[in-house]
Amino acid sequence: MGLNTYSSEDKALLAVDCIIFGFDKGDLKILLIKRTFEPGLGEWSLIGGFLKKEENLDQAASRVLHHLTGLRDIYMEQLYAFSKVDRDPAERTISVAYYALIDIATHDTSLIKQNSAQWFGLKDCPKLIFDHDRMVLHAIARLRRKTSNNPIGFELLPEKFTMKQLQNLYESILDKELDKRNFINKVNALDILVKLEEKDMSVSRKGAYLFKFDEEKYKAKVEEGFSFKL
Amino acid sequence: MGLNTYSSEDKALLAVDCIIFGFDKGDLKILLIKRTFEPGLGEWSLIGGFLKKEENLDQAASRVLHHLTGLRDIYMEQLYAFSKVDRDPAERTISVAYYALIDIATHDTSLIKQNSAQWFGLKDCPKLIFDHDRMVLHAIARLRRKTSNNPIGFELLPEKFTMKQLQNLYESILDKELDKRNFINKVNALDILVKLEEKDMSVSRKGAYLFKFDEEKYKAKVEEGFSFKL
DNA sequence: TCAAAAGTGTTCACCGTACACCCATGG
DNA sequence: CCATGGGTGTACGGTGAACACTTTTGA
Repeated sequence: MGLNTYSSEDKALLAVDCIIFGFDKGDLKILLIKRTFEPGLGEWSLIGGFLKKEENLDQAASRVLHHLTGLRDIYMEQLYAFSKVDRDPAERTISVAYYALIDIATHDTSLIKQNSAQWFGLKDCPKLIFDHDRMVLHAIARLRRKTSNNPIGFELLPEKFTMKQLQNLYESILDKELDKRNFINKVNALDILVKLEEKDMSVSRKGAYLFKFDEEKYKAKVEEGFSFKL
Repeated sequence: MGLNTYSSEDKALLAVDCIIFGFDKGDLKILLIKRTFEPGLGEWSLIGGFLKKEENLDQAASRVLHHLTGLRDIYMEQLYAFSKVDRDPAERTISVAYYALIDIATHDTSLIKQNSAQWFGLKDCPKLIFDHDRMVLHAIARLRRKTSNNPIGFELLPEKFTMKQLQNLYESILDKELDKRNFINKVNALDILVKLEEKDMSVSRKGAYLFKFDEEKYKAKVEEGFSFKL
């Protein structure tokens, strides 16, 4: 409205940076880019961008993610605002970190190449610019907590998945091995998956049944006080 | 460094708003001020301020809190960044909300009056300006989660407190009644309180033993894998 | 002696965890 | 027929929840 009520206050640049998680071949990964601009040219960093006048932070994060992966309507959540005065050496910038969960199979590989981006296993990450390493640590901690209490892990899997894949996913998120029988018993007790007729024949001779997450059923159960816990 | 690397990007105002929790006479309360300036003159709001060039967000939040209460070294935690485009009608402002826990007995009452601030029970809060009601809801949810998994509830109590006070605190945070015996058994099992010789004689004829939180013991136990849970 | 709060243990149901064998199939 | 991964059930200990009576003391 241009009232300039706050005209004497300092302004700052606002950025969003995204920790993009994917799950591939039993490993949890994040997507990084090699910067093609200063500051930090040639170094690895999270993908990010600046907040524009006409959008909110969620929209900025979605835009940035869409730009790199071609994906929309992705699970994203705001993590934390990083504001150390000299965190960006070029100019005072506050960055709000977001994390996103994507099914690694569905994203646009060519876009990634174009942006000189690359997937890294959590243990093979290069050092990142600025405070991006801290952001990643925050994101992992949040991911652990969230996937334990909410059925968001499925966002990292294809629509149809085997129990083994689901277990591997949780094992790599939590970074510990789980007992197969206990895991399956727990998942079955939740009663929010649909077992399909179809089998995944790509791994074993016997084949493994595929499952789908039943979102409707989950929502209905939540209404009745159910709470997810894995 | 004035490189102006990002010169074409939009800048915005950055505010911090604080949800200040206190605990008094068995009730969880928050501190609100009646605004003496536009926009929103005469309405109730959280306390807040703008981020300055030379400070980070944590520092800004501490400054704002100190200004209103005279207190320093208070437990504070960043909550969430609120960024709806028109959330402040005067000018584009992104606000990062913080919550703080204070021992209501130790703050400076005169400062509060000077600032036309006032404590409100959670259920007696007036409607707040902008998106401050949402911030409060976020803060309560976070407080519930945090106090259940971390020994931060003690920040809301005097250094010495009775079991009854502690139970009342948790009851008002969680908004549900707890069983006295189970609560005390649980607390004792944690083994992180020191029972003092001293009694609080102000409530009953018999008097109730006072306890202190033993931070050293707690930290030592955490080192050994202990995790707080109430 | 009585009113009012303080203090104290036990039982039971359920959940998390440890643990090992048979099945189905393609080669 | 055999190697490989898929699929299944039970027993035990520990934790969380329900529950009631005695103690202390000042008025």
